[in-house]
Amino acid sequence: MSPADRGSFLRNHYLFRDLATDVVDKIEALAAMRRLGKGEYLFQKGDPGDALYGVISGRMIMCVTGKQGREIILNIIEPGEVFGEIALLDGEPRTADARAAAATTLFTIHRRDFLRFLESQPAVGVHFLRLICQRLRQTSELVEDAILLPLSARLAKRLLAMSERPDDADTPNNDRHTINLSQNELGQLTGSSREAVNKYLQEWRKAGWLELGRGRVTVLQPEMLRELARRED
Amino acid sequence: MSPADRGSFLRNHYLFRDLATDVVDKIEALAAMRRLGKGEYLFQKGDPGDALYGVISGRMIMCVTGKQGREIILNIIEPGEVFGEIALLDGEPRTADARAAAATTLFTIHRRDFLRFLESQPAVGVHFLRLICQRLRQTSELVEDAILLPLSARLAKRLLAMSERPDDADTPNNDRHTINLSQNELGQLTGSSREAVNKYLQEWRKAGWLELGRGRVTVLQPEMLRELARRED
DNA sequence: AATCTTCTGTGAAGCGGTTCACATAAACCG
DNA sequence: CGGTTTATGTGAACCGCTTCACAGAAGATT
Repeated sequence: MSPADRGSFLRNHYLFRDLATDVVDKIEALAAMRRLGKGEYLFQKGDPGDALYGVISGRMIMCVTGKQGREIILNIIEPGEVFGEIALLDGEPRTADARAAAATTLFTIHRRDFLRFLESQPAVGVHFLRLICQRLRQTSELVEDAILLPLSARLAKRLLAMSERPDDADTPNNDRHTINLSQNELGQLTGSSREAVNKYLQEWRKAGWLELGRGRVTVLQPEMLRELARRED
Repeated sequence: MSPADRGSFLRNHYLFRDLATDVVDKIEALAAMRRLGKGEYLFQKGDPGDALYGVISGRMIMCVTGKQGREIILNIIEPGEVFGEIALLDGEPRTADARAAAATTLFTIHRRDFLRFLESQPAVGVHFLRLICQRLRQTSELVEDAILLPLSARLAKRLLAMSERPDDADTPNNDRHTINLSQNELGQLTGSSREAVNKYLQEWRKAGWLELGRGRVTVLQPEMLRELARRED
């Protein structure tokens, strides 16, 4: 997606698409573009938070790193999604790191600009309130899952969720059920080790529910995974 | 606290105390009182959410129950705190159960009334936005801790946080560092078993950092626990 | 083509925590 | 007051997952 498509990106984004065209144009005027190379950090946990970001192309990883260097992935932000909205609203420090998983293009809206804009457009505030509530529900579910579900269920659930996402614009593979993540990343995403993830992936591959490749998992039988994701132990 | 104190409760609550007196009076007119007996459920996960609650006296437990009946405590709401604010704002189903840990008095504000009120008082909306952001930060930390920290650190952290809370009005014990929870509840609060919790409590008691009683833990040396809470493994 | 790096596959050993089992003590209640 | 319930203390067996170790394969670099 080229920078010229910025306007259409904003218009198609669910946060903005219900708004009048002239309002979107005003937001667009506030938004700046930014490019990141693969592996580049946009911000780190504890940094002062003063902007909202949206992924236009590429992919961002939200993660936290433990003191022994162990990293867990909290969320993967795909094109069309936004992140950094908590700090935008309350101005407190970032709660996680943001790193580009690939070459990524972002749009940026700064806190000061945004808050000023909000005053004149209360309807946008309602959208954001919903966004935050949704995030809170999502994060609460993450807590539950981390404590109640065994690794097999957590992994199955994550694979299902990701296989059902719409494809990236720049992903050549048209198969909607293919997930482009390494087993290491799947481990970080489920709060476990690569080896443990591999064990289940192998098991499920042998059962014919998955297909595996280097940095790639293809879900063949989502129903079987759905069954596993329900199991508590 | 008697129902006659309702007004002063609202005025002293951090959500409302910055507001003009006449605004608080209007909110008070919307609020109804409700009493729950010990163990009584106010709502359960999945129930339609259409009200905000505030604890006036007593204590509420927010929890979720796994399919095998295993229960985890997500949060304990003390007097002066509110809960149910996500459903209030987005109208979606409850994400957790709410149960009275003791005889409890609540104030209730219904969604419809509250939203109508919000339109005339945008300043209150800002307060709520902050509240939600704070909850989101708190929940994100919970995810991190559940995945990165061993039980000893999670337990130490919880004990510290609870020992530093201001006392309930109806708790006779004046010692600010005493926590009135059973070891079973501490297990649910840390996503572990009573036995595992007991193991650490004994260890720390023998070291002189704690004092234990039936349904009670007293923190004697918070600094030592703080040290443990930092450790990742 | 040769080398280097990253990712995958797999087994062995170990550990943190669960589950089960049972003993004891404290609070509760008729 | 005696009997019942509820909370604590503790050990043994077990298990899911981690860590370590190493081998092979697939891309990336030269």
